[in-house]
Amino acid sequence: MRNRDVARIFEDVADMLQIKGENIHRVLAYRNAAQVIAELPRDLNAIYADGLLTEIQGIGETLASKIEEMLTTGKLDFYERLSKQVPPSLLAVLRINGVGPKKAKLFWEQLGITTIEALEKAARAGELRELPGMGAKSEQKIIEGIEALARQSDRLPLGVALPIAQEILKDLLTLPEALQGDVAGSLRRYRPTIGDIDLLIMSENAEPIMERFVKRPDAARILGHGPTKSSIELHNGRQVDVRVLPPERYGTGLAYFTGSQAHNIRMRELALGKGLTLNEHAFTATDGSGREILCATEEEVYATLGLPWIPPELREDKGEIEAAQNSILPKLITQADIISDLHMHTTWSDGTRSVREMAEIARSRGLKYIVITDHSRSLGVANGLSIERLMEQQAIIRAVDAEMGPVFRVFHGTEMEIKADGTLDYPDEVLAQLDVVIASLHVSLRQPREQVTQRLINAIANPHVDIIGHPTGQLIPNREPADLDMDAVLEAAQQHDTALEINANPARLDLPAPYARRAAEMGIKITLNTDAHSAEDFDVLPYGIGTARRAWLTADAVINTWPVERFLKWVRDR
DNA sequence: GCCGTTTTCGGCCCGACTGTTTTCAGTCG
Repeated sequence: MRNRDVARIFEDVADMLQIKGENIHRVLAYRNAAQVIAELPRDLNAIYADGLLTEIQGIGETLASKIEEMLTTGKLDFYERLSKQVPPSLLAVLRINGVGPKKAKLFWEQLGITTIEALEKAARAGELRELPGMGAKSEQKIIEGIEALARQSDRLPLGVALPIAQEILKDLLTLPEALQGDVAGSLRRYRPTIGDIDLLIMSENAEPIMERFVKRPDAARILGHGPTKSSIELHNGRQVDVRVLPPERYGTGLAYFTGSQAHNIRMRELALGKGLTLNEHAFTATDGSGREILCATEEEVYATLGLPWIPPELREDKGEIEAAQNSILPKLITQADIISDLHMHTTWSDGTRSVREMAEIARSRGLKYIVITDHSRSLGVANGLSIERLMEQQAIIRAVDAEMGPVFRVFHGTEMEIKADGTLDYPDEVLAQLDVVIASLHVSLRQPREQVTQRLINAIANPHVDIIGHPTGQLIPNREPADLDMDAVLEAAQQHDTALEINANPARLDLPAPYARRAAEMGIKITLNTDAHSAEDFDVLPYGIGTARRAWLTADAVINTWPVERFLKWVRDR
């Protein structure tokens, strides 16, 4: 069993316990454990082998023994027993907007409903409105919720959601009443995928903002329309929430709605320790005096708790509170630190621009050096380069470099296939003539764990390979990462001083942040590249920066911030 | 079920909105 399988079972257990009406804190313990496990940067099997399960935040003796049972037997007796009491198919009903555990239980016990299909049939037949606490409106909402569920896919990729959010925000900020606004929620934290879009507006007069928002032409339906909070659903089934806060309370609001929930809970615990409660409006004294502390900025919120401001990308309760308390928060990398791009394509393979054009675009964007890395010969679909064409291309690149240097440099590299049989696509004597070699997996990503891991390690160990491109091969949101033994991959990269890429394309964001953080802690070098195939593709850099910041990376940990001399020395010395 | 410079027991974050209530429960984030 893999981490995600264990996480899924704990998530289901939490749902089943909640439908049964179990103690909510016991439910939350399972839900929290599921979330923590889903984001672990290590294989549970390895953690278990080291005897460190209870070291995981939120895992005590009971959950550790349940994890052990799953890892060793492949199933969980507790889950099987619960399944006999609460039909597993009922859990899908909880995904309907407006249906929680209480209503699910009601439908099940009163009408024997255990599936979404049965629920829809009952709703359309007008049977739900007869139930206690239900009415015609609730019944209609459930029908709409089921229709919305059918429209939406899973979570929305960051690269799709952020432009939508920015467009809506920009529109609302055209109103004179809107003084300022921010994208909040998981988008502000640059999570690779998001559930819904959260926007925050600073204003003394919320009403016109709420009005304009719910009347947007792309609103498929209005989910809520209150005086300071409204929600709409877009035609793609995606929910957008807008909240309005007055200027003097904007800081607490922005902190609150940026989350994560786990980070917020820690913040409120710290506040309680100081005799204050914290919500989106203010700190309030718990001594009954009703005294409030208002915060117009996030800096004031953190300062009230005795902390420096914590960047949104770190707010996952993954050690950032402790780091802030001890004044050891990292100075995170910013886009301004990036002076190179080591991975891009041209018309020689599947890009849309020439070597010269890519170089000029890169230079105009402020970069100091780039590496041209077209695909290698076996990747026929991408017009991969034969050895002859590779050498022809080298002459062109040398000429462009000579013309544009020495302030701006162009180097010759390749994005070379790691072939299905584990061999590399060019012989060593060819690789030796290139400035930089990226090795990537594009084919046979679904091989068994041992096989696909060994392919990657073979590439890492080759002395000519400098960088592993998009290491896990994941495509967001649809293709799972290859089933890699990441412990072994990271150890190999550390041993051979092979850099790992964070590919900034929002469909990749690969290496994922949790692994990138671990890699950097192990001293493995990280490179942050756009993998550009066109002029516009350079625009994806912020997504890569966000991922690097989520990985706690400083500028120094990322090769692309290094002056060209340091970069060349690294390539030559290793 | 977890967890502890308040605690090994008794806490565990909190408000907006909706629809059904006639004072509040359920859902959501």
